[in-house]
Amino acid sequence: MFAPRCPSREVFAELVDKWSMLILMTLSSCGPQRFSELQRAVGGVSRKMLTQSLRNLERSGLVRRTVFPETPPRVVYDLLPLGRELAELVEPLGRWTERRAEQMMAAREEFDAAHAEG
Amino acid sequence: MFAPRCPSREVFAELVDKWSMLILMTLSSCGPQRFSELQRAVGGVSRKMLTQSLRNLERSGLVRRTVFPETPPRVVYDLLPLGRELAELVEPLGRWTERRAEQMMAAREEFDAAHAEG
DNA sequence: AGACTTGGTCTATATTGGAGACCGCCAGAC
DNA sequence: GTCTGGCGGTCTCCAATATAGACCAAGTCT
Repeated sequence: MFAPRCPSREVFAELVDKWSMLILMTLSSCGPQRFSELQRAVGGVSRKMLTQSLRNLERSGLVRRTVFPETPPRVVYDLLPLGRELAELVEPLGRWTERRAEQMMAAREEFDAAHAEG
Repeated sequence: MFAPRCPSREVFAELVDKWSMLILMTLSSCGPQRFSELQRAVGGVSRKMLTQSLRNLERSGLVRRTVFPETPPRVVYDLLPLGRELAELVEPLGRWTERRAEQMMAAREEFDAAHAEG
C-alpha cells in the first residue's frame, strides 16, 4: 500500500475520502437509503460527488444500487457484506474524531498563535 | 460530523486523506522518522504534499516536529499521544484494504464488464 | 396547462494536486 | 577558491478535481 502503483494503494486512495466514508457511516447506522435521503444525511455533498462516490463504492462491491422503475424514480442504496466490514472500521474513526475534535481545534489555535509572531 | 460547517466535520475532512493516513501508519510502525525517510516510505508523495500533510498533523496536535540545528539540517517527526490514538484506528483500515484489495479489484472488473455493453 | 418530484447529467468556475526549479547552509573534493 | 552534493523545505506553473448551479425526462397532482 506504500507503493504508488500497487492495487491496494489505488483502492485505498479511493476509499479514504470524506464523502465515501460519510456515506458508509450513514448506510451503516441508518440502513438502506435512497439517493435524496443520503444527500440530506451527508450535509454539504453535491449531487455530482454523491453520484460519483456511490458509483465507486458500487463498482468496488461495497454497496448495492437498486432501481425501482416508478415515477418519480426511486433508487435505494445499501451495504453489501464487504461494505459492512469497512463501515465497521470507519465508524470508530468517526466517533474518535467527534470525541477529539475540540481538543484538535484547541491545538490548532495554539499552533496558529505560536506561529503568528513571524 | 454530518453537518457541513461543524468543527468535527472540518477536522474529519482533513484527517481523512490519503497522505495523512499513510504518514500516520508509517510513523506508527517505523517510529520517529525524518522528512526524507518519510518521503521514501510513503511512495509517490511529493515534498509539497508531505510538508503540507505534516504541518496539518502538527497543527492539530497529532505529530511533533523536532529540528536539530545541524548541517545538513535534520528534522524528525514523531507521534504525539493523540496521533498514536488515531494511528491505532487507521492501521486496521490499512490492513483491511490490503486484505480485500484483490476482491475489490475483481468486483471492479466485473462491474466494468457489465457496464461496457452500453 | 403548469408546477412539482426524483435521480441524475452537463457546464463553468474555483480549488487542489503534482512536477520540477530554486534556496541557504555547510562539508568535502578538486 | 570554486564546485558539487545533501537536507528540508518553498515557489511557480499547469493539469486534474471539486463545487455550484442549470438542465432533463417522465409522470403525478392541482
